[in-house]
Amino acid sequence: MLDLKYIRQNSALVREGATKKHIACDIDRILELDAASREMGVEIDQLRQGQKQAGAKIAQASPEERAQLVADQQATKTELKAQEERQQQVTVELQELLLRVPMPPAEDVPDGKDDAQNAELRKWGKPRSFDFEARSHQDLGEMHGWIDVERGARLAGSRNYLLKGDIVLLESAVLRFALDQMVERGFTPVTVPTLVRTEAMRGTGYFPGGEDQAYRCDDRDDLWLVGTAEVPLTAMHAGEILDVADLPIKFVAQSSCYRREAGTYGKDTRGLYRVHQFQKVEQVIIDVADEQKSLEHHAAILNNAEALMQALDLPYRVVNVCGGDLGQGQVQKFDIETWMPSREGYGETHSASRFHDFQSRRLDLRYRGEDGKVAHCHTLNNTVAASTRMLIALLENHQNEDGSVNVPEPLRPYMGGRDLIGKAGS
RNA sequence: GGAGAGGUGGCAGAGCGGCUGAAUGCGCGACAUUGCUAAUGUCGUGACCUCGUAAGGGGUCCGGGGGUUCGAAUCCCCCCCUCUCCGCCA
Repeated sequence: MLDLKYIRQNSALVREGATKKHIACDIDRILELDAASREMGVEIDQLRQGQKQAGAKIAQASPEERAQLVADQQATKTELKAQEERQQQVTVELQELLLRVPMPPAEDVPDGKDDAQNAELRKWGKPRSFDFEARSHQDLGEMHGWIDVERGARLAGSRNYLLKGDIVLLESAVLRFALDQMVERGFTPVTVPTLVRTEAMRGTGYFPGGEDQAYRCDDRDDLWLVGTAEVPLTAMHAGEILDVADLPIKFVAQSSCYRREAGTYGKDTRGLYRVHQFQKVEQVIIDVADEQKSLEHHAAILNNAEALMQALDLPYRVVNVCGGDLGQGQVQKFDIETWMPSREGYGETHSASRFHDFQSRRLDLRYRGEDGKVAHCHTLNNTVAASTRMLIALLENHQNEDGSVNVPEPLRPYMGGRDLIGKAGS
């Protein structure tokens, strides 16, 4: 959510930002409603002032005077009520529109409509050229009985799966390695609820708009399954005024993630690339509202993920996501795309975003600065490791001709020292 | 799920229709005093909206939302949360 004052003073900029993001929003209507609401506010304040003063008089009046004074107040009461109702209507519409105004993107966000226009920033590692027929992760999975999509679907419908055997240990190893790496880098590990209130979804910017992509409990509870631990991590301090001495807050959490993937029928149907449930280690930073610090954190959380990929010897590239591919609240986003031989291309594995105060305004997440002033925080987040896509990359990039898979060195301590899985007869 | 108690400022905790944005204590800040620290004293110490160039003015907020009333932190209703007991349960 943007500050109404900011929109008032920078309407052109906000309009341009929306255009660059290819998101429609009615700034004119917002300004119109804002002006109307403030005008009514002044009148209402005056009415209330009168009412309060009259009230004080009534309290001290003699019984005979009192009846007359009370009668006089009836008119004020009625008028006030009518005015408040009118303002209420305006406010409701205004809030609804405000929730949909996008955060203007950073200047160096490339123009573009969709991910085809994302700009590659750099590449790391070389896609391996196989001197044998490389297998896809689903073929490897089937070969070793590691991935069971059929029974996954039987249990829970399409895009569900079971993992079985050594791949489970590999999954667990990569997640734990990711978590340990982040703790080493100063992040506090957190276990979070994966069912959250609508408020948390709205506060982090997923709603309104993303309802179709989230699983909802039935109407006995106002709860949604999160698509990422970003939601509980970012929202956990909602409504608080943090002490600047406690900032920056750096959290890392491993959680299950749930995505409905509505509207993706026929897309990435094979294998583990697009599934309804996976495990993810996620990093979140909450800090003061300072552009420079935000930029530094953004670089840092991106680096955290790159370091992990390098340690696992997985070739990747980093892209600067274009305006049309940015979410409503993101100022800027860098994706890491990892080489996946079966796709003969790079597939998204990480997404590092910074939001300025977009989320913190919705969440009412603030801090008291050195000067005693209260301001909304800046928030950022990035993937560290998403289980299924990491497994795709690990299996496909590190496979051998016989279908066995090399375990990258950093994961071996988490796998009882094993350096290979899927060796025939082992 | 059933029964009861309760949610007030950074924290603790009064208030239970008008004099209360809120006593008191702690914490925090400034100043004073004592050689430093400690201690003591005095003053100050919430957020938000709005009008105003400013000084300053007005308004809102006592878990959230409705209602009663000339007037609500205080009375009524709904929801959320916490605690105690019972039930169920990994």
